[in-house]
Amino acid sequence: MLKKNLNASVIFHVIKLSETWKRNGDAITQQFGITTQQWLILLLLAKDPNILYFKDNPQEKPMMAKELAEAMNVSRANITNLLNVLIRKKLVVQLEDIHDKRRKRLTLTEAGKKLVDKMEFVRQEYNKRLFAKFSKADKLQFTEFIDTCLQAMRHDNLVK
Amino acid sequence: MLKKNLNASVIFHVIKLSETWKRNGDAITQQFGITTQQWLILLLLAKDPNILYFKDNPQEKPMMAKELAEAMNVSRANITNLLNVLIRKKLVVQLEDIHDKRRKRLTLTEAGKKLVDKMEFVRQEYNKRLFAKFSKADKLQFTEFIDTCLQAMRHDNLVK
DNA sequence: GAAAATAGTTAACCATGTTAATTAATTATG
DNA sequence: CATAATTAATTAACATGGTTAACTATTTTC
Repeated sequence: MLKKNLNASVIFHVIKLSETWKRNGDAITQQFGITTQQWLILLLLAKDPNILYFKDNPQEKPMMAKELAEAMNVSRANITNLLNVLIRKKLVVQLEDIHDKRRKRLTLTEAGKKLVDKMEFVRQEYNKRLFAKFSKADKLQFTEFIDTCLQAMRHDNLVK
Repeated sequence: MLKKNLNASVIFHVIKLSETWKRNGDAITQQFGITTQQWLILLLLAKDPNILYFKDNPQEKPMMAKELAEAMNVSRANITNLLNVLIRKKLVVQLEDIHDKRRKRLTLTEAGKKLVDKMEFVRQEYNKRLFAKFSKADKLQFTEFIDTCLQAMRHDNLVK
């Protein structure tokens, strides 16, 4: 017999919230003919400063597939597949690094940049309504809670 | 050029957190030979009171596949597939409803119940360490933030 | 100059999800 | 009460997103 438990409740809340957002995200991206995963790559290539990866990994040069894989926590093979779609859609171009021919640098095309800008507008309007009821302090406290969790998971090896 | 924005930051935080948890969840469930999705079904059949679905949908009778689909926000066809695996593993049994032969009531087998109990122990130890730094009030505030977001998404149609 | 490391691709695969069509049982209705 | 509509579940065909393992090509290291 399972009992009420605040810790478990916290986790189910986060899962529910991120599922719901994912669904809404899909609804937004579909309008622009891409998937949420593809959007995330575009935002990474546009170096959206709100993405957590950039805190520990500031980027000067155009990103490589390897870095996308790290940022998104998926395999490189998977990134290859996702990128192929974006390249076919002419939203991203891949250029060999001059100093190291193994590397390929990824940048947004003009069309890619334009798409990000268009989607950015929709995203901001959506977020404004979503978070209307919260103060800046509320939101900061919320993200600090998450940062603390993420740190706990980084330091400990919580899964034995 | 994308700028810093607290709303966007909140969303990326939640995405990162739920991804990390999902990965840790997978690591836990793998040890027991099931997937995270299959675990979720077992917890629903065990009526874990921390699952948000039960707040609005208290269940007296054993659940049906249709209800699992609702709770997990996926198609019924998908639930059929997931259940087939659990039934093959003899963790779940399906019995025709006496009053309505269309319906099939799902219950955990003894093995299913035992598995849930074993996993519950691991889950609780994991959570205890994960949330060590937070007070009850911290956690309540956090879940209230999420409840407010979920409500905002339910009422408005945020995606135009 | 050979061995090791790095970046990327390809191929084969699995889990999870979808929609559309079908079967069977129950409920509503004219 | 017979027929139509609804409900629950399944099946089949398919898309997507993810994996690992094997491979190629290029740099780095020793």
